[in-house]
Amino acid sequence: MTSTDSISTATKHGRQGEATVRSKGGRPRSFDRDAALDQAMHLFWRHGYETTSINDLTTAMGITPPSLYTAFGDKRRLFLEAVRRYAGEPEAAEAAIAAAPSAREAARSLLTGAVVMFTGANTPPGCLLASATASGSASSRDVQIAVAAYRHRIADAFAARIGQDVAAGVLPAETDGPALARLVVAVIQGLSVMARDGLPKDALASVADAALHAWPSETPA
Amino acid sequence: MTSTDSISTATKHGRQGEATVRSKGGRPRSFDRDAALDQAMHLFWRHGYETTSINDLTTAMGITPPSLYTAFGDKRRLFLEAVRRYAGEPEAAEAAIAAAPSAREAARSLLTGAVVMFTGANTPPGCLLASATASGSASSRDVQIAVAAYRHRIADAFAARIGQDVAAGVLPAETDGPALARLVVAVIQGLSVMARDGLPKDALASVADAALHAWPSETPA
DNA sequence: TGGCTTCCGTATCGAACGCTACGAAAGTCT
DNA sequence: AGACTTTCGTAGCGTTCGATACGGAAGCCA
Repeated sequence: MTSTDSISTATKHGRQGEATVRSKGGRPRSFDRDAALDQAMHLFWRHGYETTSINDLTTAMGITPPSLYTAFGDKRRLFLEAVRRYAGEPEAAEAAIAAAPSAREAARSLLTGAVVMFTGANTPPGCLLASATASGSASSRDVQIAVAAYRHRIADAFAARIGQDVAAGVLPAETDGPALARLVVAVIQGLSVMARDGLPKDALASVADAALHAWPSETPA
Repeated sequence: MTSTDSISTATKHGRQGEATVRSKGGRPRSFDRDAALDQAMHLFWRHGYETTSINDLTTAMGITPPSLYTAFGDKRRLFLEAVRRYAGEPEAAEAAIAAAPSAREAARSLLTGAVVMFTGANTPPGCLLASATASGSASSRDVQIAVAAYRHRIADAFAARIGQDVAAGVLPAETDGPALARLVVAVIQGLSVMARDGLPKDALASVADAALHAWPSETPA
């Protein structure tokens, strides 16, 4: 959501299914777990959760089904791990919003960051969080809820940041913080749809710019 | 998108697969084609295109697979017909936008209409056009494109309506019409996501209201 | 009434789904 | 070196996918 570098590297090799398990010898893994997770993330990003098959995944990851299952558990846990890799720790996003110089600046940063991330040349269009579980069967409701929780945390952190600016007199007292926060999140979802529809980056940027005009005027402290 | 009555009735019985075909006798259909299409629409609306199975459909429609295929062709054509039933003829939506008293009024009407439609008590949450094909495998790209075309027509009609108001001096000359039009469509996509996340109607309404603040001030003619 | 046409219900079709049993291979540890 | 642990590749598990073949049933028209 915020960073563009969440695509490349992360921790580095070694087991880490639930929390870096100690191994007592045995044949070492012959593929790069991080690289494989990267491929899985890209597939879920482009084609969604339920509509990406294990066969699609193993082919792109360059491994066989048993390797996938021993390394990642099952499809659901692989997806949730890909989500974490895509969006980073939710606490980091919350901290970034809280640390922004102003709520409006956080909004601008979030929106322009989304425009860049959704139209990357080497990544699928749109947002994984917005599209991968936008619809699905009843059996994947728990996964849909897990992704929705990510959105909620962003919106809540954002509403809190707006509340700070209202309390500080930077934003008008009558500002509807939750509504403004949800508007930003809503526009981001829309930007994802438009990126998937093939609109170019500058078109998305102009939409993000227009959305910022919904912001009330600030009174610098 | 605009009307809320697109849920109940439509033409009425009789064959209409591609264009009301004449029949030369034979056993008449024993189920209500419109009612069955309604059920299919609701299932696609709630669970999406690829993630709704033929078995789900036949069960909800109260018919057997052969009946479904005889009456609707295949899954793809059934879905496209359900989309038409959901959103109505695109020409009607375009005409409604063109006939609005002002572009801003059209935006207000579109947004409030979306809030109502996405939070109906007897319908699935969110928007079929926004969620049913938000992601999918490569084999359903044509369906995704067909739905995207619907969004494009709305946005284009809207941009044209804004252009009218700019030409008439109702909106400032520097107004970015396409961006403003796309912003409305983007917010609608976001409202759909939020409705699916379970947010209540008043929360969505406040977001729609906040979005309207992005609109430049009018100069009534 | 008889012929024709269409639909309905049963019982699948081959393919793809998520997932795993099993034995050989390749490492670490004593 | 030898026991042990873990991964690897092959092959296939049972289920569900979208879509049909087929024969009997039910209507229209002559």
